[in-house]
Amino acid sequence: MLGLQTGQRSTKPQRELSPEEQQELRRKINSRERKRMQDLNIAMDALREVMVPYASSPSSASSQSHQPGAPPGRRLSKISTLVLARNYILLLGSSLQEMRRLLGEVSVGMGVNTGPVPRLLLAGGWPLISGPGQLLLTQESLLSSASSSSSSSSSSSAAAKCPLLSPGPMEASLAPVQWSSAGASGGPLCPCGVCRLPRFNHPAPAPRFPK
DNA sequence: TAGGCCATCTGGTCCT
DNA sequence: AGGACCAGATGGCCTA
Repeated sequence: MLGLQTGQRSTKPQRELSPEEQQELRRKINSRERKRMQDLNIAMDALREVMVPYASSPSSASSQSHQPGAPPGRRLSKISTLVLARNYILLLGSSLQEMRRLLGEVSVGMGVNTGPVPRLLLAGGWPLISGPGQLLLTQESLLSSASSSSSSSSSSSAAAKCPLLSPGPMEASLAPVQWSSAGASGGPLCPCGVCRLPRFNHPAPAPRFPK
């Protein structure tokens, strides 16, 4: 496995441990980390279950692609699950905004004071949802609808096709990642392989661990 | 066989 | 001090 990398050394003064103690400690730490990752995977599976069309199929299909438009039959990868979930959240946000807007129009048209959003909006009847946890969305429709909902007034740039691109005002505030079409036209695709868009730039994270 | 995805190990840092 | 969190490295499995 990995030893200490060159130039690295523990900053903690270590109490002398016998090899057995070190081994036991290492086992303990590894076990905790395994458990942590397993919990993370459980949460990821719960998220996958929401993406019904892709969550339950075995990996037996032979010609499945990892791309968003690929037919179902394969478990969503982690990155795909996260991107889809994000898009779905954005879509719900847009739907909510649109419904509020329509409600406002109806209220004005009827000369009724506009009150809080009716419970109707929260009690079901949501578009795209047929029951608890049951989405009627396909991965492709999610991606495309999120894109269209967020870019109804955007340009026809290639970026507009990306679910993570051209976010509207609301979505922009939710978009931690930024994309660029840097490079030649039809340049490098996003390395995530999910959105099929030009390269995206991870915002430089604040150096949490100055080294 | 190359590439994608994943689990696991490991060391460092932060938090309680 | 111990646990949680994070990121890098590694190796296995699977698919195109």
